[in-house]
Amino acid sequence: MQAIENLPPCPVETTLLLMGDKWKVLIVRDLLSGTKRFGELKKSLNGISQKVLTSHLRTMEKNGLITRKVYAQVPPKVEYTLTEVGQSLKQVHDAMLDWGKNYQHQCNTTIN
Amino acid sequence: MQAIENLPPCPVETTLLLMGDKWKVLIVRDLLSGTKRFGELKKSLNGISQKVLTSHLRTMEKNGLITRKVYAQVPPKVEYTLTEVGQSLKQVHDAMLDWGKNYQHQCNTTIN
DNA sequence: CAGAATCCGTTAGGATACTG
DNA sequence: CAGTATCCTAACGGATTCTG
Repeated sequence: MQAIENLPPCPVETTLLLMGDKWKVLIVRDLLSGTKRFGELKKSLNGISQKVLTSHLRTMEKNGLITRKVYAQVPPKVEYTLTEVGQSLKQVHDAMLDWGKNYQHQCNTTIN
Repeated sequence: MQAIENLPPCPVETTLLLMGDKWKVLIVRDLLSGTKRFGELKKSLNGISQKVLTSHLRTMEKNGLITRKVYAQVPPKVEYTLTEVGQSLKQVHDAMLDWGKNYQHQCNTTIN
């Protein structure tokens, strides 16, 4: 793997380089529940275009975050799965999930 | 607080809305070590322009993540501090930090 | 179905100059 | 020092069309 030549010294910046993107985070969110086909991802990622989805999937594959499996059949079937490294993003995802919940709660209680 | 009208139902998307930005994450990283002045932030955020830094600080303030304290003196002195909600982003930050470290390590060992 | 290839508009963000 | 005000460009991403 490793498409990126020089990783930033700061680990946080490294993470941002690989995941510092709205769509990538949401792709991980959707793949954390299991392998998905291209069409399924496109649907659950409400609003993304195939072009953008494809390009993100490609770079995430190069970076070793996901695996792309093509079935030789017509019509085509392509499945995307998180690699082990990709799976480990669950921690980051969960932290964002928890924080988002709390923030939403804060807003609801603060509004009064 | 709450500058955002309709928070997305998905907590992850809520987080992305407030923190799904390279610079904001790095601002939080720098403020987690304590209150900082505008100039200090600009310096440690290597490469950011004042315009962008200012605008991000403003929206983060509106969103209740940071506090802005202006000292009535010449030359001006402005300090930025994480609010309690902002502090709670430490969990997200730390998750990103850990993951980045691991990824960097993966790369170094995989290169052989 | 899963894309590749174009075209195109918006805009995030950098550079610069000025100010209280 | 900590901004505000402009100007300007790269590029992200949406829409559309076509194909194996």
